[in-house]
Amino acid sequence: MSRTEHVVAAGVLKIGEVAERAGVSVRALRYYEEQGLLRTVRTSAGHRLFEETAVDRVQFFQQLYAAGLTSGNIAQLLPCVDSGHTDREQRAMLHEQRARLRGRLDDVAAAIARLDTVIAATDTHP
Amino acid sequence: MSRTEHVVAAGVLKIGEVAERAGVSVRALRYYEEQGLLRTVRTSAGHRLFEETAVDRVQFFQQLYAAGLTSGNIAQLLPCVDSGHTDREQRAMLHEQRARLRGRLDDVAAAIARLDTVIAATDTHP
DNA sequence: CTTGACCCTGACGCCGACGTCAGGTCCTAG
DNA sequence: CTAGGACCTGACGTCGGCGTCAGGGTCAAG
Repeated sequence: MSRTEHVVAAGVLKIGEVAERAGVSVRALRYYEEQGLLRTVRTSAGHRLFEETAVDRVQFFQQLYAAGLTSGNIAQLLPCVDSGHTDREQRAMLHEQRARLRGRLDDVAAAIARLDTVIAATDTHP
Repeated sequence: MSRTEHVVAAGVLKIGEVAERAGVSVRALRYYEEQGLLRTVRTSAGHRLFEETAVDRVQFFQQLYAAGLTSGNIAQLLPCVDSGHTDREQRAMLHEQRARLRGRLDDVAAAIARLDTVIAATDTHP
């Protein structure tokens, strides 16, 4: 049994596998751990082991990074996501982050509008 | 006459005035010039003189920066904005930039949606 | 036993948009 | 004449999210 390449244990992944499945670099994963975004367990040899859920988690990070959040921001959000419950301070923070994202959304929309006027003006004057 | 603090000439501004009106730092303006985003004329003493239109231009830059464009991107856009006409290559570039911004818009919207689910889940479980 | 694929820990490099400090010039007011 | 404010040119510092290199373990296959 255990024919799937070097299975350490069920539902447990080595860093290279997580990287491949999540589509990020090994370096990035080490960085995320360093920033407190991913927890790992170590083998006796010091190799990191991740839970399978890490893959989805990492893709979640990618979305937030792409939206302009920092590791620090994400680190603040995670306890809320994980525990499913929040204190007053955390809720305030969540709403603040949301507001910041709304601001970014408006910025991007405004920029698109500006671009569109340029495009419209120039497309008609070849 | 000429009671308005040190007027050099009509429609011409010194760097500090542009900074104040546009709400950016003097350093930022020098940087924009360095990147080819702003043209200036020099007094005999080497001081920069800007046209009044620089103020609006700088605020335009701020919008684009806020939307995630780089100085290089803006430098590419400017000739189109200024001349009001474009060649095929420039038009392709404009459409590409627009597509990139659309991507960002979607990213931010997705992130907001994720946040909202977290907020919804946690607001109901105090 | 050796090879090769992975894994590890530092630690330095990079890019972009400025901040900041040093050292000097210019100009106007008192 | 002097003081102060605004301007100038380098040039180095910063922060974030990794890339990348150096030097070295681990481990299953041949």
